[in-house]
Amino acid sequence: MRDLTIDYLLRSTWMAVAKMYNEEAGKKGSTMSTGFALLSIDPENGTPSTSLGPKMGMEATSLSRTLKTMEEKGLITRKKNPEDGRSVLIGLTDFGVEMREFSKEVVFKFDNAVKDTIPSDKLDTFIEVFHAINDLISNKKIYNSK
Amino acid sequence: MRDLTIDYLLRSTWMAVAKMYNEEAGKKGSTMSTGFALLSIDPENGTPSTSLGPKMGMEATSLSRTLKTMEEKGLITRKKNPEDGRSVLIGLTDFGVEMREFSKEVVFKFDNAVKDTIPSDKLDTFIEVFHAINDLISNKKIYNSK
DNA sequence: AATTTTTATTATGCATGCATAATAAAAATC
DNA sequence: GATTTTTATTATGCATGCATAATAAAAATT
Repeated sequence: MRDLTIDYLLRSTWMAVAKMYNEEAGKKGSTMSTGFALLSIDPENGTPSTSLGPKMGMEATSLSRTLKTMEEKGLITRKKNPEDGRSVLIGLTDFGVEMREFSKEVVFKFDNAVKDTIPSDKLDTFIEVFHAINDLISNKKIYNSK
Repeated sequence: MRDLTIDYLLRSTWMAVAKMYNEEAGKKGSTMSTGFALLSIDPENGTPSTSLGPKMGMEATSLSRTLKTMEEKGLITRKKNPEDGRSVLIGLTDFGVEMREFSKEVVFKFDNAVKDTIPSDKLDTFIEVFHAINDLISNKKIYNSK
């Protein structure tokens, strides 16, 4: 049956988490993706634009629209690197730092709830299997190459 | 660190699977979401429109646009229930049945790859933890209710 | 029977991930 | 030094999940 496959578990569970996170973020006029981006920006030294996507486990280009919105909302600043006119350093504003703290709370409340509920040996296995699945995908042996 | 949280594992892994699935579906001019919808439609008797979303672990209304596209592409038919003018039965066309088989292959190739790679006791734990996390989310004790 | 409520469904605006294309600047090559 | 290639980034079209609103038909209530 459909609901006994691994992809179904991954997808439906992730969507449930995403919905919950978006509800929480919405209480402060934000979104889950914005919160995740905030968490990936170094509050001290900033973070190069291009490294944000990969840090979040996604494509490098996928954030451009979100970053634009975040700048308009006053969460981040963009500074050109004077030594390399191509690269842009994303930094947090004070408001960005504040919202980052909120995102951290949302994430850690969920994370702690999980870690308080699941025995640590099971959690270790859970994490281990995730890594094995990611390896499987990276190795690309699942489908015909063409 | 960000990449040590459960949400990060869920999200990044799911996104990697989704990307892979979309690449596969793209080879036949389809998409992952269309494939998932096809898999949730009973090829014999059809499936009521509203039960599709929940079957896929998502909101009931979230599929309307995808179903419209699927009808335009000749994958599905929509029949009004003569006994209840509100409900619509989604059925598969021959082309829909054919594409459903393809989706099944894509899903099972991944599923089998995972199940061939991970020892079954670990996989059992993996699945068990997923269910525990879903319960946690359903019980809504993680965030303040307001 | 007329009105209200509920249920099933579709429509639409927003956010966002990806693919691809467009820019622009640095690096490499000629 | 001029040209080509590579690298960093932004822009844009498509697909899609959600929230909300709009329809429409059945069921419940008056």
